[in-house]
Amino acid sequence: MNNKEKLRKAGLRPTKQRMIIADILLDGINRHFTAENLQNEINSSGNSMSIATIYNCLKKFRNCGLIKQVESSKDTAIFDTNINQHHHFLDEETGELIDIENDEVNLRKLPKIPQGYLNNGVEVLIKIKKQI
Amino acid sequence: MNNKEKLRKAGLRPTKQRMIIADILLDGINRHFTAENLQNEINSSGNSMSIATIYNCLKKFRNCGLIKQVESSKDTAIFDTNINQHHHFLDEETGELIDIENDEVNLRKLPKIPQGYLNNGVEVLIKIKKQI
DNA sequence: AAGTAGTTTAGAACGATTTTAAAGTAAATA
DNA sequence: TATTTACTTTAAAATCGTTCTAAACTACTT
Ligand SMILES: [Mn+2]
Ligand SMILES: [Mn+2]
Ligand SMILES: [Zn+2]
Ligand SMILES: [Zn+2]
Repeated sequence: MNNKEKLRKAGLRPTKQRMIIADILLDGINRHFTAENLQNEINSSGNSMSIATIYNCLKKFRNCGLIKQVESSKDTAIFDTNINQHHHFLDEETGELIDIENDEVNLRKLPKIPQGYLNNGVEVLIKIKKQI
Repeated sequence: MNNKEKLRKAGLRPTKQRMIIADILLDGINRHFTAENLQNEINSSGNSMSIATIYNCLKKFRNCGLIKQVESSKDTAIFDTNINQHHHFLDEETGELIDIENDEVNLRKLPKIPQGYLNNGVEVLIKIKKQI
């Protein structure tokens, strides 16, 4: 499926700007990035785009499930092109995130989901620090 | 150990402002809160404090290990008085966090820590959503 | 008591993100 | 195809959480 079809299937009009972003993000390579990182990639590809449009698109893409947003205590939002359920190593010093594929983690015991709620995904974060 | 001793032990001068915050946060009750939540509690207790001081104190308390900061994709920092290693349920709709004690989770399999790094803590996040 | 280093504060500044509102474009309709 | 409609993009302004500044204040040391 090409990017135009992916956007249509997600219910998004394939505008010029969304296609530029899809060409960068939906190339099958997993990456973690900020809005500013993406703007730099857009510029490097010979295009340009308003930062408002970049935020608009990221929100739409995320709400459609084309990308994810990472849980992070940094003050800049971090997005993730790996939309499979997976986990992360986090170097808190640098903010670097490394993917852990889902089958590399196995839970022996999980707590009972609170009354009235459904399990909507488990994420494991392994904080790491550089050896001294 | 009283709060003045706790602050001294953490290497912090027990100022009037830090004691007010310690009296609220270090009462043994686990809670998740924002800087604004804390300011409201300070006001409710008949005191008042500059928001700059609240941020200063939260940063000091966190860096001394008296409180933790939660990994969250919300744009407001969330702090946690539960400083034990533990896990969370997260209702992404509302942002509500519920503690999961460490012994309620058991990992059968963990990935190899990347070369040159040390494991610095494992956090499990279970996203939940209201049943319809 | 005097000196010093650390702390608090109001207000300014900052940086990330969102809003505004006008112009532009994609899709639907005629 | 031409027209209409709803959606999208944009620059600029606004917003919001947080940090910085610099002057006044306070805790601790000598
Ligand atoms: Mn965050
Ligand atoms: Mn912010
Ligand atoms: Zn990832
Ligand atoms: Zn907690």
